[in-house]
Amino acid sequence: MAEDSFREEIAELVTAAVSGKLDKNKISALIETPQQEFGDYAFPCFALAKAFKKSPYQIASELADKIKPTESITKVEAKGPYVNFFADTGKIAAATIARIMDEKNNYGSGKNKNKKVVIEYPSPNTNKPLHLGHVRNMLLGQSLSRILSFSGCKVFQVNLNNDRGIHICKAMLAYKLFGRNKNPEKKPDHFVGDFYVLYGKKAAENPELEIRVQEMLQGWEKGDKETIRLWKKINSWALEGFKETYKTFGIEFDRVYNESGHYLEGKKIVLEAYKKGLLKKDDKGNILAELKKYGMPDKVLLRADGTSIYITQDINLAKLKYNDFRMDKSIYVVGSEQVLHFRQLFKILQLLKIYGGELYHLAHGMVYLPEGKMKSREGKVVDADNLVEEMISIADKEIKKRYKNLSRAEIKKRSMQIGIGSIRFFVLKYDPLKDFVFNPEESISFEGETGPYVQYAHARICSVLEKHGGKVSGNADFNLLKEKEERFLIRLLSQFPATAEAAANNYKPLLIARYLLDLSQAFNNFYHQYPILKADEETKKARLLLIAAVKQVLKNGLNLLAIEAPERM
RNA sequence: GGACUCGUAGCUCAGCUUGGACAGAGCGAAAGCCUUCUAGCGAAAGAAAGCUUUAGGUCCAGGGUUCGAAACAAAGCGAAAAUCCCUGCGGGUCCGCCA
Repeated sequence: MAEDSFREEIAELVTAAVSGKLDKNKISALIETPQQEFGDYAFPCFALAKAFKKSPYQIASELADKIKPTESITKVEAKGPYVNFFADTGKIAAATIARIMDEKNNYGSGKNKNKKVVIEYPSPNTNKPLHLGHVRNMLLGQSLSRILSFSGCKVFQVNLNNDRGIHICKAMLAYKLFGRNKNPEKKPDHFVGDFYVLYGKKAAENPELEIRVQEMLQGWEKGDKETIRLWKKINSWALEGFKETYKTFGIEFDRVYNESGHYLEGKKIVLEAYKKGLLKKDDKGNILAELKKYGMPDKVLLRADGTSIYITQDINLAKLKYNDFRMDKSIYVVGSEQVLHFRQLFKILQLLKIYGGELYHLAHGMVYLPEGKMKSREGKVVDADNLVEEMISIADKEIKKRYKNLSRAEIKKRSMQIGIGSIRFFVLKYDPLKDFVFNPEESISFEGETGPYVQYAHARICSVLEKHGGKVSGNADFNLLKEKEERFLIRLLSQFPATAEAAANNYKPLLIARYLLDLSQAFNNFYHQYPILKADEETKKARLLLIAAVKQVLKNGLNLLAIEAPERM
């Protein structure tokens, strides 16, 4: 019996009792899990008040009288406007644990069969290293990919390199003037970034540089050989550096697009659409999409002189992606300052019939430093690579404080798991939309609501199971798990599939992070209070199975956040 | 001027989709825990990526809406919102022929 068959059974009981005043699906959706002491399931009677013309309090007590306990539902009682149901402890535990042990890594996965999703992130500019803003973007994109894929979708991760334009030329020019043709003596994207910052400084002193940058851009667009050679060099350095950072985070793309390779194609689409009468020209001759009737400002898509702007290439990219993947859904992970841009883009894609599937902009808030907004032009950033390094070194210190005799390799492995896990969790536990103040000294600790806290719960269980040595038996008397803490754990375990589904439907890794905190906390609480290995033989069997199930679910959840679940730490 | 978004303990945040049973965590503050499977060659001691308790809230402000008790009609009375609606105040973002 699957654990949600309890819900199913209750829905049937209620449906029969209300004699058709409300259909079963609606009833099933209304069933909730109340605070523990009230019962295992609850049905609120507010929705019935109108049909019965009675107060919900009265309806609840009448329903409670009418519904008789069954084999698995042991008690039905009214409390205020709710009907509360108590399930058989042993049965509910057995159902939940059996399912987890049976489905293992798939427990909680969904059946969104064959739905194809393309998710685009982090789409960096190739003139500077990735910073904390990109980290947030990447971790969100990566986690969401895993969550959707777990829910049954076929997910394709793609990246767009914004590898052309004035910002690249700035780094190029500074290198040309001051770089003395050197090769990078550091991580190459950082090397490039230094010149971008240097340009900012020099241009402030010498405005003439701005003109030279413009000339360089024109040279690039005309295909000037020397400029192109320089561009290739700078660009490949940046990309080489990114590659390393992606590797650190375990990010791999199914396809990488380069703006330079396709940005001209967008023009054709726009011109064609104009011919069909889908777009208008303004009095200056710019081609624009009329969006006022959709509550947005109009958007120019092609300048009067025929040159394209940023959104032009976005339109083309949408087409390329569709040709490549034929996806049902297209997700863009981009900062919330571009909300309007994407609302416009999505509407335009619809109007021009370029992409008819579902579109979603996963917008995330800005990242601030305690001193204010990050400014990469001034080099005022928390750099992604340094951040990782710093976190790993903190983890390294913490490990060395606790263990004296670990091999260097083991320390390195653990500090990677813990350091990176801690960044991931820190970023993912907040609502993506909210702005984010990052204080390098204070923001990250290993105590409280953190990745290591969850990892530690997992490692603890592993260690108990290892100490136990033998196999965890497949059978036990689950009626023995009747402590409040045990019942609470089981309830949480049974809620994981619904949580994973909600995370996928609402694009919210946050839900997984909060769930993991709850589960870890519930486990620690239980662990602290009750012996496992020293319990009597039968109880021990049941508890071992319980914690093995907790371990499995912690692992599955961490995996959705792309955080490793260490066996020891 | 317009659009979007946020406002919940000293601080950082969940909860708002689908209103409803005492508004939840973490940090910080105060006090405790030797239960332990973590750690440890062992003892004492200590320690805890751990646990418990306490203090801390007009959920920004104001207004609105909202189940009902004897058939129908009219009138009157009428409890309920962090969550829904409106207004205001405060923060952030956007409104480019930049990306």
